[in-house]
Amino acid sequence: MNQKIDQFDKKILQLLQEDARMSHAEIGRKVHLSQPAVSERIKRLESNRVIRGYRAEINPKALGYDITAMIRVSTQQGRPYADYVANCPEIIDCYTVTGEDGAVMRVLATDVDHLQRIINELNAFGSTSTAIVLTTHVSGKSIAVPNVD
Amino acid sequence: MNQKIDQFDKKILQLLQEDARMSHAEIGRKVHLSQPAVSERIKRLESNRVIRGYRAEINPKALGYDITAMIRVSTQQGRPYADYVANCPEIIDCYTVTGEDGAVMRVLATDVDHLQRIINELNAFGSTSTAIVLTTHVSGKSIAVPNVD
DNA sequence: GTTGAAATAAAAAACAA
DNA sequence: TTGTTTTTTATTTCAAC
Repeated sequence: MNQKIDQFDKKILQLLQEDARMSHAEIGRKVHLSQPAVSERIKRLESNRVIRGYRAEINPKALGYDITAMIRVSTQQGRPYADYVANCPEIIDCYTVTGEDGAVMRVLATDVDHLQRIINELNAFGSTSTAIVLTTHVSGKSIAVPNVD
Repeated sequence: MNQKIDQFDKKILQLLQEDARMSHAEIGRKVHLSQPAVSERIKRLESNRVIRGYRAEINPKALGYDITAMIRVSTQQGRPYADYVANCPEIIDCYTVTGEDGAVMRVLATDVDHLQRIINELNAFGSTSTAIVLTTHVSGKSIAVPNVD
């Protein structure tokens, strides 16, 4: 099940993180491998769950989401929130973390009224602390593969 | 530059967020549109920057990153961190937010020593507060397109 | 928006190191 | 096992409508 990631895999993963729709032939040209060899390696990386999937990255503003917020929820002895989070379309990321804040979430809202409604819902799970995102410096940066030299 | 997103675009964006490598012909079958019509719409969504790009989603654990942490940095009157953040491979997400925490970051580390080194570096920009991620409930959930009915 | 032809890419097969 | 080239199938691009 586990595999060792060699320099070819490392480069392939870098390229697919930058452009998931790059053709296997073009990847092959860049890494100096034939198209079937690249396809074979990608298939193995997929079945080993090194590659989890391929996602189009959408601009939230273009869809009317003018506000991104980070909401921390102190969830100690609160009711379970996993199902709620999974089904709430505004919650894009949600992590259970150590410390007094049980959960950290990234949410999208169309306007402040919308954000208020989301916060009201989340208050059912614990006290919340909301910070509005002013600048997104990086979001979903490519993961660097540790050196295998 | 701006465009109205109709029900076809909405479905196309949903499908590409789930699987960015789905063929345009298959998308066409699902939305009941010809393949060139789908390609045309996708090209428009790309050039209007509704679609920002296509990314392979990589499993950090598979690459040796056993720890994910949320680090908050109180950066008031601190030195600028945008360049550092852009070039630090362990910082995957970084947001400047309102409130006393100037910045919220998601970082990957191979082990606690590695995490400690990252925190030490970040302390140059302000006092830090670190919470280790115990569970990732959702990360990069598909953005729902608001109704256009 | 559609169909249909040409170019390109992916998958399958046969085989070499 | 991991790679190569060749062949077949699928997809994308580019007309013309």
